[in-house]
Parts: sequence; C-alpha cells; structure tokens
Amino acid sequence: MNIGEAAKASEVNAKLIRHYESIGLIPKATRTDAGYRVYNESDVHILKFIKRARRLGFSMLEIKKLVGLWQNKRRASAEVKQLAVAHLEALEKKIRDLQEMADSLRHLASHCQGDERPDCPILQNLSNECC
Amino acid sequence: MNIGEAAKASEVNAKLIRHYESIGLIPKATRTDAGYRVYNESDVHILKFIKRARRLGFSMLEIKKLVGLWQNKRRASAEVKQLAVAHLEALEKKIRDLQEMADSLRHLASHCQGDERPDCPILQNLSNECC
DNA sequence: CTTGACCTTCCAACGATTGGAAGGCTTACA
DNA sequence: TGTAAGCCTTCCAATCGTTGGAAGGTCAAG
Repeated sequence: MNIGEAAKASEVNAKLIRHYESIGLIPKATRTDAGYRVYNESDVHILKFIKRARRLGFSMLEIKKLVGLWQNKRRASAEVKQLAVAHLEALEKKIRDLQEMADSLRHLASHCQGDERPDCPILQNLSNECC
Repeated sequence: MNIGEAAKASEVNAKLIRHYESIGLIPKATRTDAGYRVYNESDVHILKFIKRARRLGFSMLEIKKLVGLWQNKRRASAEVKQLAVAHLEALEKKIRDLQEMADSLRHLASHCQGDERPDCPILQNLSNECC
C-alpha cells in the first residue's frame, strides 16, 4: 500500500500522514526502491486510531501517549483513564469559557436594535471603561 | 506615553501592541526623535476596546471591522449586530462540537475501571473499526 | 560614566493542518 | 518506445494569536 492508498483506507490525508511521521507520532514507513512509503493494514489501523482520538479532541502529544499505551498490552487502564479525564477536564473548561463568551455576547446582541441607527450597546460595552 | 506605559494602562502586552500595529489593527504610532512609539489616552482606549473584544472571542479580522464601526459615528447598529450574531453562532457551534467530544469521552471514561488491569474501553473504542 | 531598565527590529516558536513548487516514478495508452 | 497523467518525493510557507529571544540603541538615576 502506498501513501495514497493508506490515506484512502484510513481517511487520513497523505500530507498529514507524512507530517505524523515527521513528528514521530507514527514510525518511519519502510520504502520501495524508488523511495515510496509502504504501509500495511496495521499502519492503517494506527492511523484510524489517531483519527478517532483527534475527533475526541486529544492533542498530538496526548495521542502519542495513547498510542503508546494502546500498543503496550501490559498498561494499567488507570493510566489511560487519567489521560482521558485530564483531557475531559480541559474540554469542560474550554466549554465553560466559550459559554461565558457566548452568554455575554448573546446578552449584548439581544439589546441591540440592529437597525439603521448608530446606537449600539455592543460597541458601548466594548468601549466602556467599566466592566 | 511610551509603549510600556501604554501597555500598563491598557493591560495589553507591549509586544502585542507592536504586533497589532504591524498587522494594521491599530494605526502606526507617532515616534519620538529616538524612534520610541508615543501613545495617548485615545490609543489606550482603542487597546482596551480590542482587549475586551478578544475576551468575547472575536477574531482579529472581526475586531478590525468592529473598531472601524466603532469609530464611524454613522454606522448602522445592524452592521454591528450582524457581526456579533455571526460570531455568536460560531461560538455556539464550537461549544456544541466540544460538548459532543466531552460527552463521548465522559461516557468512555465512566466505563473504564481505572485500575492496574490493562482492559480499557477507552482504548477499545479508539481501536474499533466500527463507530 | 556606568548600570539597569527601557526601547527598537528581526526572527522563530507554539499546534495542527494545508498549500504550493520542483522534481522523480509508475502506469496506461498510442 | 514515447509521452502524458497521476502518483510520489522533499522543502518551504502559510494559517491564527501570542510569546520568546537576540542584538543593539536610548534614557534616567546613582
């Protein structure tokens, strides 16, 4: 399987696969005589694993650790859970932050007439010394 | 006021002020003979405006537009509101996405024993062909 | 006159991904 | 056998907002 076929099979962009190799997230692929990267089902499996972890919002560093734990048959599930919970808490914090922004903005927007007149509580708020 | 004083007054890092100038978000500051940037209260006001807009999650491009609208006394509040609502919707979408990630992860983590044994539904899920 | 605290510019990094350019390889078709 | 399309390769750059450092000039106090 060359990189294009592996990309199709894993649904991970070929460029991204090379990138993952360059940052050491996946091992260096073996090459054909012409220098083409060669992949097998197992490599595709790792790529799919990575893609799913990305969908859960894990960072590359976290995924590197997850892949390591995944491939270590003797890992303790506590290690995985700790990583997952830490990430979960980061996600929840980010959600709270965004929620706060959205709430403020919703409040401001709801008080703005949104017509042709210049008066605008949104700009007033951004402009105000207070708050 | 030199850049350090303006930074203190606006609570915007001096490096960031230079950066904002370089991307055209704020006008080029006048200089002393020695080349030092000079700021006044009005500049600090703009910087505070920018900082508050950042806190609401607006992008630099959006803030550039907001500053323009803010300084245009004849703007229609509808223009501001449109910008705000578009950003609000983007925020809400991001929140939904993160919420989905968090929900999935919470579900997985809750089913993981988190002990010394290797069995781990989190890794199983990431590894699975299905889903 | 020196020291330290400021200022200047330029260059680079973060994280994850995407894009392009320039060149080599493979495959299919005339 | 030639050639053209469509792969592959590497390298470099851009995104976004911010932060960091290096190397050098300036200012104010001791």
